[in-house]
Amino acid sequence: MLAELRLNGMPDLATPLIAWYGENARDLPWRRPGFGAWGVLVSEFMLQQTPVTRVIPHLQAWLMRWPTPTALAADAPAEAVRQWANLGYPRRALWLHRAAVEIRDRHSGVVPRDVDALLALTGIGDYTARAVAVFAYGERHPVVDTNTRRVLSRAVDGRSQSGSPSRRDLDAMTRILPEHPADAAIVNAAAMELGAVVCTARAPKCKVCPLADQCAWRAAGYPDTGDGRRRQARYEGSNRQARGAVLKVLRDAAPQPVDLAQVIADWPDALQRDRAIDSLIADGLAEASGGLLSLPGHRVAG
DNA sequence: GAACCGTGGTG
DNA sequence: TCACCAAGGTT
Repeated sequence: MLAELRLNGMPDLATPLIAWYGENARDLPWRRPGFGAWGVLVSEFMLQQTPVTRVIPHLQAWLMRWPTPTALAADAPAEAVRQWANLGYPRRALWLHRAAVEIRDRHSGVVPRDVDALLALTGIGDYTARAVAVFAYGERHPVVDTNTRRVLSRAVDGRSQSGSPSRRDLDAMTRILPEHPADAAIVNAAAMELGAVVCTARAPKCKVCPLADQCAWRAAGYPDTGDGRRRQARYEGSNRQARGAVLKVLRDAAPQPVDLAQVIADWPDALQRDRAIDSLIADGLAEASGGLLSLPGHRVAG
């Protein structure tokens, strides 16, 4: 197989990745044997755009409270949003709750192992579906996150950054996966891990990189292909900030609703405040009734 | 494909 | 200080 890869002009990335991962993999909760598909799924939801160090304590608390999808599905969405606390992007909490309901209703309470079935769940996209299938069930698929895309862009394509996610990324990853599913899973995890701790966006640690010898980007003298991502919108004064402030009030008061007029009443921009509340209601993250605002599914007294 | 969606750590 | 960044997904 190695000869075949070289004939195609592809260096063997799998072998050094597996060796490096064996020595350097972090001991993360969801990598423990027997962590379970539900635990893996919850961890993947939480890890969507939230750093590992912030996720770990929340993950433990979540699984302690809701050890199964059915347990979560039996609770109100409001409780999911409240338990989510300050992890950010609270719609993920809502989506995770919806996914739990779907798992209960469509899959008898068992997290599906089929990628298409996973993709059909709320809040699960290309990355998460494959991550669950591969890391929880040992299926053989390419798992491509932003770390992996950066690693492949550099090592294979010689670019400092990757463009937007595409089918090509999955194909590129497939090309370096070993045949055996267990090995393929390790390569998937190793590529992500390498991107997370060595081949980082800002200051890559090429001195300790197991792929340095074969890295096209390094060989080309680290060109800055900077087809970079769009600048993240300013947070201060943003709608996101306003929404976050509203939701924090609701979380802190829950299960009690809050007088609508008192929700971030001192917000500098009253129009923005109103729009934030309306958009949260539209998103299903809040409910208004009788002049009171609450998290979704917390019945308003009276 | 671009815009949008939270929050906190960091160089 | 502040812009960047973080195991994405949906619209």
